[in-house]
Amino acid sequence: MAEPKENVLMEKIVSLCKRRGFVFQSSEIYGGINGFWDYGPLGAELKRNVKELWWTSMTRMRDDVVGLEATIIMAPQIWKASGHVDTFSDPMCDCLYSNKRFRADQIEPQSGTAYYYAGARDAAAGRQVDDVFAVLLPPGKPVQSARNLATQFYNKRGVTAVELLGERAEAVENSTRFNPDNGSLLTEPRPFNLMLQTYVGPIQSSENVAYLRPETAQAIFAQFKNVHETSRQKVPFGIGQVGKAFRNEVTPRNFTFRSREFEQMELEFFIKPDEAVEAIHGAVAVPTVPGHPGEPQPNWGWQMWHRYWVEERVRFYESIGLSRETLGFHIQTTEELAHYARATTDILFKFPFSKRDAAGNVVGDELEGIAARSDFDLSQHERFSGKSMGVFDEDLRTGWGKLEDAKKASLSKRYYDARLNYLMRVGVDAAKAQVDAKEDAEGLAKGQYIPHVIEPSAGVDRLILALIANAFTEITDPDDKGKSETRVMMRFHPRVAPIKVAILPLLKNKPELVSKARSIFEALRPLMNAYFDEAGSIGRRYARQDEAGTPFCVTVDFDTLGEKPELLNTVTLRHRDDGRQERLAIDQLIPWLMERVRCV
RNA sequence: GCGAGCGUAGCUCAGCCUGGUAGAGCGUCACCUUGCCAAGGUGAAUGUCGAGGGUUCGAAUCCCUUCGCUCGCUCCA
Repeated sequence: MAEPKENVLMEKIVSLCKRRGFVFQSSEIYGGINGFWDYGPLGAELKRNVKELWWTSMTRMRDDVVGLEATIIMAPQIWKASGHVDTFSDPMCDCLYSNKRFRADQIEPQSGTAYYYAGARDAAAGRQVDDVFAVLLPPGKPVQSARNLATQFYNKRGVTAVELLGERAEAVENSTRFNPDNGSLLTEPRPFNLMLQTYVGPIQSSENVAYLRPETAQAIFAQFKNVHETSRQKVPFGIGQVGKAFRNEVTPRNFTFRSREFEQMELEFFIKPDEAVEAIHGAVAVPTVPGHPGEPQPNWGWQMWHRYWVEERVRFYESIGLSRETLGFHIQTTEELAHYARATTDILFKFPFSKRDAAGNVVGDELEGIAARSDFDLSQHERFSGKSMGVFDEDLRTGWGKLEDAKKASLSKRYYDARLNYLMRVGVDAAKAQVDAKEDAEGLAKGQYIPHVIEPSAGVDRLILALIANAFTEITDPDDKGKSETRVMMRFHPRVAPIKVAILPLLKNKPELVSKARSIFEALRPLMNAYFDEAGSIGRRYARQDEAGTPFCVTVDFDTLGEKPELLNTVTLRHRDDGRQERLAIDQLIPWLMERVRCV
């Protein structure tokens, strides 16, 4: 049930986004385009900050992650290998009577007698429609109920006094052409392709169809070999990427939350298969207590790595102002998981439009999913490209040599089973699958394996929306005349705030104040996004900055110029959230601010 | 794609039923004023009333089509 109050809040947020220049509708002057959004001046800064923070904390601050920037259009075979060509194009049917939509492959087969109608006529009104309609009746049901449904169908098409035309009965066995709920005929199955398509080269033909990537991850898998060989990284290590992705969503909804063009921040973190970890270390460490498992250890298996990345990502959200209380978690059930995934934990944010569960709690909507994807992706690319995606692991070869024969046999068997399971599921012929799985198991004994992967995949635009919703605060207090006024404050964490500091001369008509403030502004602007404002009363300017979410304001007054000699070259530093003021020397300003706004 | 609601200034909205000069508040800009939390004064700009078509002497208003937004259905690797 949609809470009206929450819709109002969402409307206020959307309105503020436009008014202050966070988010605009794309192509607005031409009436807009569904599912596409632009970032205005403040939004662009906010988004840059978020991506910069992710990149810095995920790649530059880590020894074990490197970056990649791949193209949006890639060889179409990539999307065959990844499964997107198949899974993104389910055929759909609509019920002609109720317009309810079905996935063609999920309709229960029905049997009975189908009554077809060629159309309907209203002789008195001189109207006739020739739309074909049909109703499937289970055995024994009178034909009149089919006629009733057909009459209603033609009523909806503007025929009032319905005279049914061309009734024809036909026995039907196990048909999926009819709505199981009401027997109405369905439309022909129509393919739904959720990938945006284009053509590479000037001639538009089926041979040069290409897709705008529906996720950034596949480029990482496709370039895994190159990165591994050139970066001097050894498994476990990760490859991160930030970039645009595109999906032809059926229904873009909830402001920027589900857009057709969006940006992702994805990490593919490659790890050893558990069999290799066990061969090297004797045993695989698994999570035993809740919470962050600490610094990565060589004996971690996929479960520890998965837990580690979930907790790392939560820490990231906390570091930019999204507390654990504003987040939610969803651990995907076995039914929800893709067949190759071992576990997926979604990190949710409680948006104003988020639904409540049966118990009345706000669940939240997905910001990021952390998936343990086994070795599925690299294996698929190995099969489709014919290029080996395996790595050689010196530690594994050494470790394997020291194992007792029984241990070797049991690890080999487990690895063989896992590989066979994968090969069979993707449809490899049983005999060939057994041969290949045996080869893989022999490879393991020589130190070879295809890395497994943990994938933390976050949506930038969703995170921006979460930060905006989280920051949005209405403050109501009485003005001088006692009339209560409501103003908006955006409580962004200083690290993500679009404007870090505003420099304000106390009065505009005193040139010495203005020029002093201007010189402070010029000193700050190369280091951070600073803003200079001399227009209007000081209170009004503070309020303007509150609405933009600027965490700090610096005011230059007569004491700055030495009216009180002991305060020469000091400024007022005003805090957004509580209005607190403190006096700070100008030469302290840069270190003081940098401490608070720097990335990490 | 279906159903319902909505679309008027940068924002929030009135006007539409009952056709007749396009409005208010807030914000923005300029000038004056200004001594730390949306102060005051004066003045100004801003609209093809979402778009296209129709009815009419005349359409923001009535009718049709279309685009966009919101909600529900559907979809969500």
